[in-house]
Amino acid sequence: MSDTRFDPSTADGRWQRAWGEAGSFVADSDSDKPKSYILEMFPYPSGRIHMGHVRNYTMGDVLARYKKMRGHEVLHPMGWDAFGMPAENAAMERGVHPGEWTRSNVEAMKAQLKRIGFALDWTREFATCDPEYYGHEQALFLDMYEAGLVYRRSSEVNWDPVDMTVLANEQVIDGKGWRSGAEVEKRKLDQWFLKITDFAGDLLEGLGDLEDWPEKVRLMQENWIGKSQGLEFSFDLSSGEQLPVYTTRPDTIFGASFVAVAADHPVAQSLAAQSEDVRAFIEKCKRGGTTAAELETAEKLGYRTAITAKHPFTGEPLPLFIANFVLMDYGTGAVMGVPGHDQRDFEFATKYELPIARVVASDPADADKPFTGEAESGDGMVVNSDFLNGKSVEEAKAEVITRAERDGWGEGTTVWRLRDWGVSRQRYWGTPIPFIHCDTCGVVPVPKAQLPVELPENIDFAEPGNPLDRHATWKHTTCPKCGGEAQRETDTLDTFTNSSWYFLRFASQPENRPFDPEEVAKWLPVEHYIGGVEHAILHLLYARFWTHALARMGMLDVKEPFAALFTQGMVTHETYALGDGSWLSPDEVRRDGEDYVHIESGTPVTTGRVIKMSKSKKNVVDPDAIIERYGADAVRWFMLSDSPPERDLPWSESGIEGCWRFVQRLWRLFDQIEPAATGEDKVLARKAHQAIVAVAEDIEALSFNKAVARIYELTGAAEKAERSLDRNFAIRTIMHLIAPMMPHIAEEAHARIGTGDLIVDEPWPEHDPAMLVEDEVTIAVQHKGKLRDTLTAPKGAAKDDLEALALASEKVQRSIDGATVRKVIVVPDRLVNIVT
RNA sequence: GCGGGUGUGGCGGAAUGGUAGACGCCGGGGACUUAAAAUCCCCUGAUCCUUGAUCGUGCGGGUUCGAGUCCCGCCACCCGCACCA
Repeated sequence: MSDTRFDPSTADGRWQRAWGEAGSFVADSDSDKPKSYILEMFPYPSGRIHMGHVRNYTMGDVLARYKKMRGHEVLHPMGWDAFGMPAENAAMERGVHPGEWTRSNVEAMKAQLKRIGFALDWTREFATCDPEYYGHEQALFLDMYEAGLVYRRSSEVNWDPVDMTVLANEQVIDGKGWRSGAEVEKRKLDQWFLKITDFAGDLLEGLGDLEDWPEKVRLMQENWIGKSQGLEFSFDLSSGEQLPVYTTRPDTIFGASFVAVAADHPVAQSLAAQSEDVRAFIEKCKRGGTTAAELETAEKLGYRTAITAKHPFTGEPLPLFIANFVLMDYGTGAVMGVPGHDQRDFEFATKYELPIARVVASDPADADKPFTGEAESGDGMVVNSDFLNGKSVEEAKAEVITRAERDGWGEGTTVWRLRDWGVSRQRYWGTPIPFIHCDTCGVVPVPKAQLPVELPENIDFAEPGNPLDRHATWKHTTCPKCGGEAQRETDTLDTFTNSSWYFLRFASQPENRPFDPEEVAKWLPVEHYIGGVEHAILHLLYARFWTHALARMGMLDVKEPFAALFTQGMVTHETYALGDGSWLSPDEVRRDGEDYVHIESGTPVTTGRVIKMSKSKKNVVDPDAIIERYGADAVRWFMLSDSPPERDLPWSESGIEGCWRFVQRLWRLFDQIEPAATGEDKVLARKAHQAIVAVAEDIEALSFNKAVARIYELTGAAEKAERSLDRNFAIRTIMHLIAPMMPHIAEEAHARIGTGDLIVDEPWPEHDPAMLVEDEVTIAVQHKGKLRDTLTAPKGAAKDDLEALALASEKVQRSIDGATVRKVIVVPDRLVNIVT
């Protein structure tokens, strides 16, 4: 070949078209080959691909292409998580229809992905806003309703009175709506719920099998599900009522000195009905903030009622409080207060001068030891507790539960932190909930034959509120049961439902139902699922829930959809700011020696921390501009180099230039294949065989940065070597090893120096096991653990020989300096350590 | 507060208990060139009495012939959850 430079501006597109025409990445579910389903979390079509997407999809792409070379039939699909708020915001701000906005973003982003050369099966592409997709979702929702997993109840929500919509907790900032700035109200609305709590145990247990998930994510989900075991029992109140409470520390029951209920507990509410003071107190509780900082410093507040609660063992009357720190939606909304062994109770008791009794001590002799300003929640022996005295905490827990159950006043229970999933959203751009409200028949499901319930196109965002609700005709329909006048449900489903089953639809796309279980079984579970850790709980828990639920409903055989999960780090960049604190983008600054200056004004720029690329900090680099300049392969290589994939990757101009230089280095090397070359180069051949094995291992372990380093090493060695048959082999090997990572230059080289059609259809190179073994090794010689010399010895040399060689070393003798050799440790093929 | 992670040159990072710093970036020197770009070669942890030696993987101990790696105790930073009874 004569070209001295690899030109991605022509080559990239040529090979992308070639793969497209050959259908190289179309997955065949009828193939006999072993199957690999490689999936990256599908993007929200926000408008443009960012570097985070590029990194995410490059990792998946390397795996997909590698698996294909390894003889697997690979499913590597792409689609669009296309419902959501930004589309409605665009509609409100710019008057574009959300659908139109979304679809044009999809087109733009698809073109961008294609320019990066990802090995995607575009024949399976869909967007969740396609009526075909959300229609099937509606069908699944109805199936779940049939199975008793969907219900409706009234629930408190954040209501923005100006925008007339429900806000997510994240959208409430300092008690105000994030868009309108209006004071957010708490409102009770009828909402649809999915019964995820029915699966709390299954979802927790299932985590145990997910060995290839990051420990961190498993723990986050475990904590989120929040299993706790304890005793639920009822106090007899002096008012004649029963008050159920829940405790995880029944062993401390003799230390209880008060009972407290939440402000919105029925007992508190009924007291409020009679007393102005109680009403005022409850109001005060509700005003308390809920941010972390506020909770940290929040004062414990209590209102002492005239009611007392009878202790189940001692019969003593305990005062009943209404307290701000008791939560209505955990346990029973009421607690027994044991100040000695719970920090909150301790603070509360101190403030309201309640007795603080010790009922657990590290030693029985310390039964009367005073507290040192805080509760002791640790383990120990139970004291001052009648029949429990002398028992361990664990024994005492069991004993109290046994007695409560025997005497019928309480029982051991499991309480979960996990709440049912409220899926109602008062929004337009989502999956319409397929139900009809009939005055006569109540809430009636839409018959499946009438699905999809499609969103109306002609909508109006000029006014705040849900456009579906005020649409002139859309919601008016007839009741499927009685045929009378009825109204459609105008709420739509939370967008997280869309991403809870999309991986099933990628695997199987029948027209008449959501998926075909047999087809799904061919591909699932997903072999590698790659995405950001920000989805560790919500998306990943919901997707597991849907899969478990569909399995329990008999619609699927898989329970866990993702066999292995990988959470990749973010792409970060330095930040630049002017003296007045305003941020500058990387292309507004110029390097001036060690420092940076603002190009326009020439004023010095302060460089800030290396943080995630974000528009607000202006430290964003647009992938398109980089690809335009350096080509897809250099960008892909950068995404894989240096940082381990789970850590953050700092973007740098010099880094991408280094990658570009390497692309050109490879190009020159590929040009050095010498058809007439003869002779061998065993050392280089060995390195090539070793690299074949090592790079494969690194890719399989997702240690792309190490694979990259190996390829650099082999490239360096091949460049320096004399022409030989083995050198030709090494060069062709490099071409194959880089194929999953830099597929364009690999194809271009393959067309010239390879055999066969496309390199994407080539197998991973074979290695010769005999060539992995070195015949000479470097032995380190230590004296008292410190390196003194190195020597070369034949592989597998006898221990005695190595010892003799080591002692013969002049440097070693100088270090020993005549001392008596007491011991010699020989590690074959590695080192000799002489101890004096 | 609870849970988890990370800490190695100027920077990103390598290193089955066995030669710490592979590989990349930055920097320095040189070659080629009228010059520049590109490319190639060499150097690049610190210190010193520089043919060599000493120190060096957040800090302090320990185990070991040998510790970045294992154990104990700290520190710092990052992330998640959090008045969860």
